[in-house]
Amino acid sequence: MDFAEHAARSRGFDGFSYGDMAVAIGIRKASIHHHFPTKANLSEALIERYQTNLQHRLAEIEATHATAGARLKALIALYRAALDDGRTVCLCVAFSTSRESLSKVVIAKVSAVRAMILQWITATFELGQRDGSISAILDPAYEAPATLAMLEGAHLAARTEEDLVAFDVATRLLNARCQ
Amino acid sequence: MDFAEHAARSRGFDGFSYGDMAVAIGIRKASIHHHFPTKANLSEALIERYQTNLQHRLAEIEATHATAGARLKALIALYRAALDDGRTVCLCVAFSTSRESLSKVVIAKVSAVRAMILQWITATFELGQRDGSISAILDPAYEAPATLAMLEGAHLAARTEEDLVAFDVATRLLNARCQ
DNA sequence: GTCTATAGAGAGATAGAC
DNA sequence: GTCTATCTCTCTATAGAC
Repeated sequence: MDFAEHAARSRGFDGFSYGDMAVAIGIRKASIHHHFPTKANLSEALIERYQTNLQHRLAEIEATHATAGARLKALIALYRAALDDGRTVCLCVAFSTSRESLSKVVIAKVSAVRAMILQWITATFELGQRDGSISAILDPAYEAPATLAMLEGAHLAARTEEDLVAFDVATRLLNARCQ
Repeated sequence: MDFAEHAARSRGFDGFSYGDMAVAIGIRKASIHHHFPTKANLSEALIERYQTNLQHRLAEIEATHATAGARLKALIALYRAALDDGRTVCLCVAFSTSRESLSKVVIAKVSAVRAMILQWITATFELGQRDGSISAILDPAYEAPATLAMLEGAHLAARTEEDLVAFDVATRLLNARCQ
């Protein structure tokens, strides 16, 4: 699953095959089909594991950072780290483009993951209004989707240029708003 | 090429085949190979046409809108219209995810298109500083990559949810900054 | 759980007739 | 420019032995 996730995030869900996985892991294609009978099964397992991981990461940020500004900075760092030097984007972005070859269940899961992140960012901006650690907050309900869009767009920019600098310049102003 | 562009933007460059094109157009695969011998040729033709079109669109916006705020609003509308009700993203985004199956020439072209847009947005923010039609401008050099990231991220959001509303909420604050 | 072997579909691409 | 026909390759998936 580690390889599958990395491959999906690097080349899209259609961009890797059971054959690629078999070579990478060192077993045969048929053996992988034993664990994930169809690629649809694999896609479900991937997005579910991704959601669980992300939940833990977000909770971890809340536990280790008290102010909204510090939390938002940590979220930006989380997305930056997910880039793997510009070789991968986040699974939501990868699955968005592979939309046509994914089941409705998986599409709904991607949507749910997005909603979870949006809720977390919204709550962070609401906290920022109270603790004053994020500057120039207008409406948290609109700051959140704008922020997520910017993070995912910055991912794409870094992927296109295969350079983390593209991510950094795109998120610079957002970062500067956080104390 | 119209079909190929739409398909690439909807399903990724690997998400459609010469067979799909043949069915859509009503001729045979071999006939398409006559015009575009390899899929690499097709990808180059697509990105080149895209760049030319975009150049004209941006020039058109400049010609019909005097203030920076009006121009930025028009750019947001341009990206919104490119969504086709959430079924397609822009070609740069689509090609970013299909990165591994594209030639270096095409990757460089995508990069060039991005640079062109970035320059245009930067110039627009610089004008905004002078004419005061965009509020809360910090550094135009960083506003531009942040804006492009937000627009492309908003595209992804709308594509994921297959709903234009996702684009609208993500770009709402940016829109509100334009007079 | 892993293997060999293979089915069946579809991909990109080419040769050569018209 | 378009066609039929075909090549070669890779894909997902399955059957059945070990």
